[in-house]
Amino acid sequence: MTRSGTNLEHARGYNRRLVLEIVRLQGPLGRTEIARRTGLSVQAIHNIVGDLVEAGLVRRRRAEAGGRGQPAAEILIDPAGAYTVGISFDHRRLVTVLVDLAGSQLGLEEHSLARPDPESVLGLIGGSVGRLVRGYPVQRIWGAGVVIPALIEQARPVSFGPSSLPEWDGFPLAETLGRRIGLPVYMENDATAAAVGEHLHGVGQRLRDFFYIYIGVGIGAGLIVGGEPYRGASGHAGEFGHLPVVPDGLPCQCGNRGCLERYVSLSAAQARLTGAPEGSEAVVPERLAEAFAAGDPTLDAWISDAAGHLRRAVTMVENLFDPERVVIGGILPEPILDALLARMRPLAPSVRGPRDDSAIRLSKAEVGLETPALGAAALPLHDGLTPSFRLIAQPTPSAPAVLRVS
Amino acid sequence: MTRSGTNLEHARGYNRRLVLEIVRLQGPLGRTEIARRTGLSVQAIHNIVGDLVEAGLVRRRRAEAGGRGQPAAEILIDPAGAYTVGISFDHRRLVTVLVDLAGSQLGLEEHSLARPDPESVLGLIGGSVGRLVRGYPVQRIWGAGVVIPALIEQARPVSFGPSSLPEWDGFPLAETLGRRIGLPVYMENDATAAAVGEHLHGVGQRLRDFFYIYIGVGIGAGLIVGGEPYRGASGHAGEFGHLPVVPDGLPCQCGNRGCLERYVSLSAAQARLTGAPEGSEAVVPERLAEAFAAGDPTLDAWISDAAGHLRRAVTMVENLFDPERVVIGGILPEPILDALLARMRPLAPSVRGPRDDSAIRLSKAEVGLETPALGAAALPLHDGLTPSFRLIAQPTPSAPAVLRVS
DNA sequence: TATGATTAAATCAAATTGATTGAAGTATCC
DNA sequence: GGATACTTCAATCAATTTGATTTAATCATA
Repeated sequence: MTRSGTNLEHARGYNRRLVLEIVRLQGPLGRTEIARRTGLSVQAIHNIVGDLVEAGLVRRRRAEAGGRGQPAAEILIDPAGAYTVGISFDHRRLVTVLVDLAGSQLGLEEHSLARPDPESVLGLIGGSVGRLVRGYPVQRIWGAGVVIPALIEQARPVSFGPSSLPEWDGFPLAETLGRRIGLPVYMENDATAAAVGEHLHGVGQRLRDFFYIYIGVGIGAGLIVGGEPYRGASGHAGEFGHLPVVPDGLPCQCGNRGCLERYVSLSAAQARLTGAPEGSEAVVPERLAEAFAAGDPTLDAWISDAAGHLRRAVTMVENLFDPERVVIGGILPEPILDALLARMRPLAPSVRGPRDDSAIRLSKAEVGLETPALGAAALPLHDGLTPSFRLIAQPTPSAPAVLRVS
Repeated sequence: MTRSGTNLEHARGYNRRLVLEIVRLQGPLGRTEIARRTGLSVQAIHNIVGDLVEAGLVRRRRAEAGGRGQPAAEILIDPAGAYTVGISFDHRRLVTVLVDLAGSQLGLEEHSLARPDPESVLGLIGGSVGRLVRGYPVQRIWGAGVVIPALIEQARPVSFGPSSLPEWDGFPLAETLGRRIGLPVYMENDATAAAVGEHLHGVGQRLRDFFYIYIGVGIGAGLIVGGEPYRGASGHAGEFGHLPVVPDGLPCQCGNRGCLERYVSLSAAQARLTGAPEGSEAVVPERLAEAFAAGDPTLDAWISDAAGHLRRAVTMVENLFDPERVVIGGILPEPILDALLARMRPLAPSVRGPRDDSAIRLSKAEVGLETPALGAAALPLHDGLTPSFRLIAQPTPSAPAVLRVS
């Protein structure tokens, strides 16, 4: 397939999103200031802001007088301009959240699962979504994101975590759920979704290129390149778990040996702690948290080993990508993550050389059991907000909400 | 800095480049067909092609009748529409080439160097460029690319190969040379330039995301992401040579141990062959070629070792990036590269899984001692040809030639 | 082998649209 | 009141789209 040409209409959509992004990230701004920052004329900004106000995405606030001249009316995001739903589930838990345009969590529902089959999970999701969005204007709900700890191909899971659930393999989850709840559904793996979430609302907000390491049941990575998630040629970029870190190390079901995931993941930590083989029992983060609180020496040794492997992995990432920063998050209990980060330091000498060694190279992301669901909720927001150059090209993809500004 | 808005003028430039790219890559095409492939209207294409013809970048050729209806006038690239100069040098050799819009090499000059200092090299380059471009219309020469085996920061070299040449460190090469030859000068490291060259004219022509491994005196990588070279947050992406591949391996001047470059590079091969420490003598590719032809067992062992390290490095790259393909080239004598590639196979199981194992994962690039110079010549061409989304954003950067279409 | 119908490409002319340019209005500080 | 700076109105501009027409080939039929 070839790239497409552009025209005025595409430019319009792009500019509207651009203004929205600048207002969102750079806080209340006057129109003249927006014009300066975008390079567009004041009149163009005037029209664009008018459209965005009409669409309910931004508000105008009476200016406070201060300097010389007429004070600028401040333009700011209206959190009630849009809502999205985030859904995440794995073998044990289903979490559903509702967030607004500012990324604030407005509601959360949680269910325990046991050997979840598609039909029952879809039923639970349908109920949760219905209860959460009740009372919010339907036309402002941009969509729902679904996150599962699995590889996704064409909006279908193709393998579901270390202990695979065959019922889900190839199940057309996005399509089925979309019909059920009547919303556009975005599907993504946990790592990429968490990276998108961090990019919209977290430490990644000011970063255009970063590498997000997601420590979950397994371990994965989400790449943000130029402000957009990068999925690779076949959608498998960020298969961080199968990075070979130990020559002739532990065997992995992928066929290689010494994969990172066998050393750094909740699954690996729990296996080390209990002595049971990986995948033989479901991962319980709380158990790890308790062991850490009790000062368990086996877990402590695991943390040290894991920190060593991760340190080398970060060096590889920096050498290949040179991201602005590496961000680590996931569902690892926060005290354990803190210990892990502490033992990863000092990092190996940077590719940037001694010249530029002042920049922060490693950051902790927001972590918690709702992280994947919040990442899921970020997917439709990202699609509706980002002034992606993709949108400039011809066939308007999936007509995102902002472009529907009449 | 924030991103910029767009307007009609940017759209114009983008569309013209897009059409030019499609004609260049997808061969002679009728205007209606171009319209179909870009999604633009036939009339828009009519105007755009008119501009490109007027600018001398494409030609119209009388159609051969064939099917029904009026035969389409074929639009095709005019190789004489633009010329660029490519310059590469290292400790031993200076190569200068002239290429046309189609990437054909129209001329080449070569000089031997010995401890090259800036003043004498600039003099040699100036002379070569003058002789090569004589007789070609000045206004059609888009610029010159310079490639050196070094890190580049702000168009200046910051370290020059394993055995550094302190005279060049920080020398404002692009600026000085630009003044001297009166052309825009683009500067890049050898790996990225070779990747751009491969993307414009070689196996990378149809690939939008690929990873180019350049085996030179050291080893480096050039990343093409979405058809554009990706340089990372601080311009150090593709520091492939310092990928840690051997835990606690050979020490490297970068401060780490076990860097890939200590095992796979002309420098490493020669050190292994001669027993002399790396960097103590200049690398001579011909000596390696002779040893290989003579069946030297030390070199043979080196090839096997290098293949093993590269195989693991490719696995890392595939896991992190998922490129469409990994391409290997450089200035390693071709028979040695062939042996190396043969011994790298079979690769480790792909991240794409068994489903998609048919795709070619590894390719050989054009290789030869003029590769870096041809890559250098590709830099101004790339800048003038590519319909990069960058160009859509506000401040028209460096007003490339195509946009000068009056 | 004329002849007209059909198909497809190229061209001409007018309309559209979002941004720019230019000018006037408004609010605050000094 | 003058200076400064944000806001708004009106006209212009430029590249694309829409719609209608022209040109040139093949095909079908008498």
